[in-house]
Amino acid sequence: MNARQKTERTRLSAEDWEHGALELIAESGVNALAVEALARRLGVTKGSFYWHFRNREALLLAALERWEQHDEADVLAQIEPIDDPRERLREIFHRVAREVQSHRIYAALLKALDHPVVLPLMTRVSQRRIQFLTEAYLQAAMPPKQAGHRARLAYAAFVGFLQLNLALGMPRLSHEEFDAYVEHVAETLIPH
Amino acid sequence: MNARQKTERTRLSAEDWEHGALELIAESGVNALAVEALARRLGVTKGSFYWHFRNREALLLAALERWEQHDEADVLAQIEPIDDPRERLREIFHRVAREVQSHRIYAALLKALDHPVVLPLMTRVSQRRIQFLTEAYLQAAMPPKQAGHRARLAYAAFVGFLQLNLALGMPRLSHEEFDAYVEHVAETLIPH
DNA sequence: TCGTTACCATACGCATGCGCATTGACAGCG
DNA sequence: CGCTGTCAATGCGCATGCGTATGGTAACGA
Repeated sequence: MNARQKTERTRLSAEDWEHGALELIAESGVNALAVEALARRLGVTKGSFYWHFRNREALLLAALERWEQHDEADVLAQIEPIDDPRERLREIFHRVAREVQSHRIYAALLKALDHPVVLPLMTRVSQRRIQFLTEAYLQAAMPPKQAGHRARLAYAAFVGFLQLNLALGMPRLSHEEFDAYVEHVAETLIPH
Repeated sequence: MNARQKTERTRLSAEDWEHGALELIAESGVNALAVEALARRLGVTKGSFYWHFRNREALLLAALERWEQHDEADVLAQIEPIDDPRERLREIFHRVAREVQSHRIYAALLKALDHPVVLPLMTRVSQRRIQFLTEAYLQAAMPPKQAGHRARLAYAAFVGFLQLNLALGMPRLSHEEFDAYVEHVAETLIPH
């Protein structure tokens, strides 16, 4: 009577648990990822969980590695095809501004940098992205040292932007003002 | 025999608890602020705590308000006397870069923006700081709308810089490289 | 000197959350 | 038809952390 009222459930796989974990993280942060809470969400109890994973930490690690390889990877893949480096940089800024939702997991991980599982992952991801930005600036004919610094600055602005937007509702800008802001950022951070 | 091995302790006041709370937050974040842990740190038990405060939340609120009124306030006070707006902006950037430690509480609060006590405080603080930056840019002869956008950008860069520095050990830059980076930021974000 | 106040200790109840052990359900295959 | 491996439910022990109750003690004023 009271079973399977969700979307016609069958059995669960480790992958199902990982997806559920990522959803939970995106919604409520890393701390909210609790075994029993997630089990309730999936319509089972934690007896199931400990068949698939050694412990909570193992789930977190598996979920984050999945995120790194999928979601994270195709962010860059979508932008790489653009040839003109300046145009590519502009596209990055506009994309980041528009698709704030897709960065919710990243923002949640930023708040959990003290966690031993999260730290090395975020170190990798951040270094990769800064590296990507650096190369874009280099291709835009910026001298090497300056390119590195500018990439760091742009990335810091991105991270801060996420914080101020997702957590704080900081901007409180109208649509037009927001577009003008993004345009200003592009003007300021992309060489002419 | 086992009592009072710390610095000759007498009785504690509410203020002592608030200071201890801020230290804990700076070291290990808002979540680490636990009543019993802090009591151990202060060499007493929680029996003392619940005499001074109604509950954990009340301590957090009191501690953060203390921080807002003291530490936070004189950050601006130190910079305000500088007359030339461009010079003032440069001083802000260099100060922020040099005195990273003093921003540890701010960085810890950034990670706890989902907490109902932290959110309104950080909203106030951030708006005040952005406002301050906006006025500095205005005084530097920047047109109004542009000044607002630039202030937002600079502040986002500041927030991201804190995250990447304190939590991640991102930069891993030598002293000279670091100075060059800060100089680059000033060059990029301050009008000529 | 005696009582009051301010501060602290001890002990408990309660909730949450992890991890483990045991048992049960069910499918596929021989 | 029954065995075996896979997945899930139940229940327990343990730890942590909040909040409360109650009792103790040192300091200070009257």
